[in-house]
Amino acid sequence: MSAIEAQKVPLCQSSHPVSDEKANDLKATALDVSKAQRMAEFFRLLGDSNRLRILSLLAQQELCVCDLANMLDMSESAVSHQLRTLRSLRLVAYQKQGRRVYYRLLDHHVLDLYQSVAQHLAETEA
Amino acid sequence: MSAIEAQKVPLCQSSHPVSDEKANDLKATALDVSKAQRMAEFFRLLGDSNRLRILSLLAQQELCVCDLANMLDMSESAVSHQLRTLRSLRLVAYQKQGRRVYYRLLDHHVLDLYQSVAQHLAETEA
DNA sequence: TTAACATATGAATGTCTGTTCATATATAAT
DNA sequence: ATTATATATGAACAGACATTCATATGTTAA
Repeated sequence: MSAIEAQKVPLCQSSHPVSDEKANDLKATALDVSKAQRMAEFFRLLGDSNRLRILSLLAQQELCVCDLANMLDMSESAVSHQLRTLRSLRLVAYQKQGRRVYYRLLDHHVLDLYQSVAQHLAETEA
Repeated sequence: MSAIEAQKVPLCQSSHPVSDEKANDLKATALDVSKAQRMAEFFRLLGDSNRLRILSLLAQQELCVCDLANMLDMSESAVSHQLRTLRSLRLVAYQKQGRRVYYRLLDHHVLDLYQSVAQHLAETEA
């Protein structure tokens, strides 16, 4: 018996529809913890309305911090903090120009995600 | 002058590359606040590694709470709380069978989202 | 050089959130 | 009936997080 087989999942009950073997198969093909954490980190980043609005503006054109702040009715500090977060996950890039810093969208999967979620919302509502 | 024009965005400075007019155009086509909030709510839901792992198991087959708890090394209470959250956004559905409650994936956009994010991670790493 | 401006950032604060614990409900088994 | 099991849920607690405030850095204008 292999080491993997030995470490069986203690399922609810003996007469349970999901057998130990099946359970191990499922666990094997499921998302492992570390990958789940990285994916969650990414989704969490998108789980804030102000960050989404920042991204939606940057999807249209490069903008500096104060423009974003003004258009979004946020303080420049708050925008800067959020941009830092977006930078950390390589979703945006920036380019200094004088004392202004222009941010732009770096990743294009974000737009795919937009569409999927927009579609989901359209389908589950009213 | 229309009401919309009158409500101009106070931009950084007069000599700024983004004009008031352009700023209003951008604001008009950008994500509005309430839509951003609904989208954020959805993404936030996916921004937890345990919820992602639950969804990844349910993507493969219908499972009851205790199976999920065992396979994920989570308490049944924690799983139940998370399923409640997933239910609230109509991402999963359930079916009672005796004292067990079997949950299944209800939404298929989630799988698209998976792929987009997995691809993003693959591209931005190493 | 001063003053004003654009951005960044650390600390503090209030809020949100995920888990645990205790408990409730409902179903199956004895 | 009583006991064990499966799930649900409210309260409480700890950790995470977004904003504000104060401040620092660097850049342009006067």
